[in-house]
Amino acid sequence: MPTPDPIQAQLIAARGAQILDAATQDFAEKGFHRATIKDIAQTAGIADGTIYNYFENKTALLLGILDRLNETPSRAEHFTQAAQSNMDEWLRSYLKQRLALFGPEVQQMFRAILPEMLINKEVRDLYVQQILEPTFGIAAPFFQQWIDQRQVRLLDPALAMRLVAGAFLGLLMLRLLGDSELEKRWDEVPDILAEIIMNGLAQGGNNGRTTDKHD
Amino acid sequence: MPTPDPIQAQLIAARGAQILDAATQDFAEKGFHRATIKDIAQTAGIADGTIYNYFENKTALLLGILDRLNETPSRAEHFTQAAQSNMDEWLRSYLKQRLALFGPEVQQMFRAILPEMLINKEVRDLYVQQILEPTFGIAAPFFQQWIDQRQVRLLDPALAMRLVAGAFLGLLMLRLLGDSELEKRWDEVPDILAEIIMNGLAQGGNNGRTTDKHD
Amino acid sequence: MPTPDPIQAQLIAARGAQILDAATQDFAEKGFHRATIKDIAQTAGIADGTIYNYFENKTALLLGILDRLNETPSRAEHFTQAAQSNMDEWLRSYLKQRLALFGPEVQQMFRAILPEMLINKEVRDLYVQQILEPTFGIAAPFFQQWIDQRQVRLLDPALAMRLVAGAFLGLLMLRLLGDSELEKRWDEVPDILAEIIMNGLAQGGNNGRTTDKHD
Amino acid sequence: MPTPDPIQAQLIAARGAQILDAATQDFAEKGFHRATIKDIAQTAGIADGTIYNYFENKTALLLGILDRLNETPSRAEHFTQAAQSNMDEWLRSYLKQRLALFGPEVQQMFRAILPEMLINKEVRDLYVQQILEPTFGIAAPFFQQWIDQRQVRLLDPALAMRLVAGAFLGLLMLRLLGDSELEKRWDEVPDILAEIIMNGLAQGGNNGRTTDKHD
DNA sequence: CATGAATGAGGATTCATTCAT
DNA sequence: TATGAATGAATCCTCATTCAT
Repeated sequence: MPTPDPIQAQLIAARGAQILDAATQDFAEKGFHRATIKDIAQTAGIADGTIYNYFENKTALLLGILDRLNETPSRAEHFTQAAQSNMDEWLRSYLKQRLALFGPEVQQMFRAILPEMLINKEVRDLYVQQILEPTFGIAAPFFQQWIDQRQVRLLDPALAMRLVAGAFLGLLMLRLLGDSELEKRWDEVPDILAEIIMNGLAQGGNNGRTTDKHD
Repeated sequence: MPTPDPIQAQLIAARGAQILDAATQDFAEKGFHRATIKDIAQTAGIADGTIYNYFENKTALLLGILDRLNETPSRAEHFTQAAQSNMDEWLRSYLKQRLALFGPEVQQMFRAILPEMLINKEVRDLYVQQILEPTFGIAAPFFQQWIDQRQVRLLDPALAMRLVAGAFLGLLMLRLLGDSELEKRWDEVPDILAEIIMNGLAQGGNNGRTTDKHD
Repeated sequence: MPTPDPIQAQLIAARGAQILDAATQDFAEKGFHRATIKDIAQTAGIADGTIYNYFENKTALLLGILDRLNETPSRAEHFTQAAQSNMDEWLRSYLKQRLALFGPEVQQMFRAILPEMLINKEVRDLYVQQILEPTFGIAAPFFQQWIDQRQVRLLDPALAMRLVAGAFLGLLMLRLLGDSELEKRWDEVPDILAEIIMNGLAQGGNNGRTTDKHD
Repeated sequence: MPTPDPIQAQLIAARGAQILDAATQDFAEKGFHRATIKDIAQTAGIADGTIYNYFENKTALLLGILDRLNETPSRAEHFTQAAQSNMDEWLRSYLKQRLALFGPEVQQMFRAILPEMLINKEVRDLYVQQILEPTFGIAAPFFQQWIDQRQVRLLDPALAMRLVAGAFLGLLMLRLLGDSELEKRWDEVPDILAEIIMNGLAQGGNNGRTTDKHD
C-alpha cells in the first residue's frame, strides 16, 4: 500500500516531462514518423521500454505535447485586461507577448505537432477543441465589446478573429518554413502586424487620425 | 534506343500524371508516411512496381506534386497587371482568384505537402526556393511601386509582403484544420481579407469606403 | 543466518501457495505465454518482483503447479483397496472419485499445464515421470491380480491400462474443449465409462464369440 | 487484368502449403509462441515478409493448419458403409484407418494445434465447430441405427459416442506425451481398442447386468 | 513497360527479469 | 522481504524497393 507519496509523484511527473522533452525535440527535428522510439529514448537517456511506463504509445507522446502546449500560461489572462485598454494597445501587447512566447521550445512543439495535426484527425480535433476553439471563445466577447465601443469597424467578428489568428499562424508557418527574413526580424513582427491589422496598408490612413490621410 | 516518339512521351506524361493524382489524394488523406506505395498504386489502378518506372522513389512523388503546384497557372501573370490598377482593386481580385484556386485539388496538394514540408528539409527548401521566394521576388517590385505611388504606407515592404502571404497561408491552415466557419464562408474571405489588409480594423479612418481614399 | 523459524517457513509456504493459485488461474485462462508475470502478480495482489523471491522464473511456476497436482491426495490409497473388492465395483468408485476430483481447481491446473506439457519437454517429462508412470506402476500389479483372478480378460495389461487412462484423459480433454454435453452430464460419466470399459458396447455378450469366454 | 491463371493459382497454393508445412513443423516442435515467424520462414526457406503475403498473421497459420486437418480425407466416407456391416467390424476398420492416418504429419498437426486450442477460444471454437461437432453429427444416426438393430446396447448414444471419441483422443494424447509403450505398439491399438469398446474388459462378459458377473 | 511476388531492414511494442530503495 | 521502475532483448508486422517473368 504505497503512501500517496508526493515525492514519487514528482519523480513520475519529472520522468514524464523528460520524455516529452525528448519527444518534442525529436519530433520537431525528424517528424513524428521518422523519429523512432529508440531515438526518443536515447535523447531522453533512458531505455526504450521505459517510455511505455509513462505513455501508452507513440501517439500518446504527441497528445502529451499538445497538452503541454495547452498548459502554456496565458490565453485567458491576457484577455482580462482587454476591456479596459483600447484595442490597439492591447493587440500590440498581446501579439508581442504571444510571439515572444514562441521561443525555441514552443516553436519546436509546434513543429512537432503541426504536421501530424494536418493528417491525424485525432490530434487535429484535440487541437481544435482544446486550443483553437477556446481561444476563439474567449476572444469573441471582447471583440464584440470593441465593436460596441466603436473601437472596431463593423466587420464580421467571427471572420475578423479568424483573420487575426490566421495571420498569426501564417507568420509562424513562414518562419517554420525557414524564411530567414522573418527569423532575423521576428522582434519587429508584433508591431507591424498590429499596425496593419489595426490600420491597414493603405496610405492615407484610416488609422483613426483622419487628417493623416491627406499627408 | 527509344524513338523520340511524341505519342510515347505523351503516354508517359499521362501515366506520370495519373500516379501523381493518386499520390496527391492518398498523401492528403493519410499523410506521406501512412500512404503506402501499394495504396497509391491501387488508387492509380496500376501495379506497385510500375510507379518505380516513373518515379525514383516515394519522396520523388512528393517533389512531383510540388512541381505541379509550381506549374499552377499564374503568379507572374497576375502581377503584370498590378501596376496599372490601384493596389486595393488588384489585391481584392488577386486574393479572390488565389483563394478560388484553392479548390479541392490544390487544397489536397497542400495537405499532402505541408506536413512533410515542415519536417523534410529537402522538400522545404524546394518549396521555399521554387514557390515562396519567386512569389516574393515577383511581388517585391510591384509592392515598391505602390509605395512609390503612395498607395501604400511606408511600412517595410519585406515584412508587409510576408504578412500578406502569412495571412493567406494562415487562413488556409485554419481551414485545413477543419474550422467550419471558414469552410462555410470561404467565399467571403477574399473581400474581408483585402479590406482589413488595406484599411485595418480600426474604426474611424476612411475605411469601409475604399473609394474615399481617392478623394 | 536464517533461523529455522517454523512460522517464517509457514509464511513462505503460504506466499508461495498464493502465487501458485494466481498462476494457476491465469495460466488456465490465458495460457502460459499470454499470462504475464504482471498479470499473476496482480491476481495474487503482490508486486512483480516478489514472485522472484519465491520462484526462480516463470517456468518454475509451471513446475510448481505440477508438483501440486502431484500432491493431490490419493492415487496409491485408492489402489490399496483394489484387491479386496471386485474390479467392476472398484473401477466405478475409482472413476467417480477421480472425475469428482476434477473440480474447477484441478481442471484449471490441467488447463494450465496440459498445453505447455505438449510442447515443453521439461514439463512433459516431469509429468510423465512423476504422475503418469507412477500411476501406471501402481496400477499394474493390481491389474495383473484381476487378470489372475479371471476378473479381467486376457488382454494385454499395459495397453488395457493405457486405454482406461486414455479414455479418462480424452473425456477430460473433450470437456476442456468445451463440449457442452459432457459438461452438463459430467456426473453420469463415471458410471457409463465404467460400464463400457467393463462390458463393452456390444449387445448381448462380450466379444461376440461366446465360446471364448469360457477359455 | 490477370488471366485467372491456373498456373499462378497453383503456385500460390503451393507456396501456402510450403508455409503451412513449415509452420506445422515448428509449432509442433516448439509450440505456437516459441516458434517465431523467422523460424517458420527459415524452415520454409523464404523471407519473413513473404509469409504475410499468404497469411494475415501468425494466428492465421494455425487456422490454416486446422483447415488442412479438416480436409484430411475421410470422415463422412467411412460412415457410409457403416450401415451395411456390423458395428464391430466397422469400428475395427474405422479405428485402424483413423489411427493409421495419425502418421507423423497429422500427429505433428495435432501437436501444433492442441495446445493452442486449449487456450485460444477462437481456435477452440473453430475446432469444435468444424471437426468435432460434424464428426458427432455424422456418427449419431449410424449409432442410432446400430442401437435400433440391437447391435449396441441401449446406452445413451451421445455419451457413448463421446466416450469412443474420448478414448481415441486420450490415447493420442498419451502418445503425444511420449508414452513409449504406446509408441512401440501403436499398431495393436485399434484392435484392442475396438475389442474393449465392443466387449469390455470383463471376463465372461454378460454385460449390462453387472451382478451376473458373480454368478 | 507492366506486373506483383519476394525481400529483409526497420520499428513499435511487450514482458521476463533485475535491483536500488 | 517487498516493491515497482528500469531495462533491453525479442518479436510481430509493415512496407519501400527489386527483379524475374
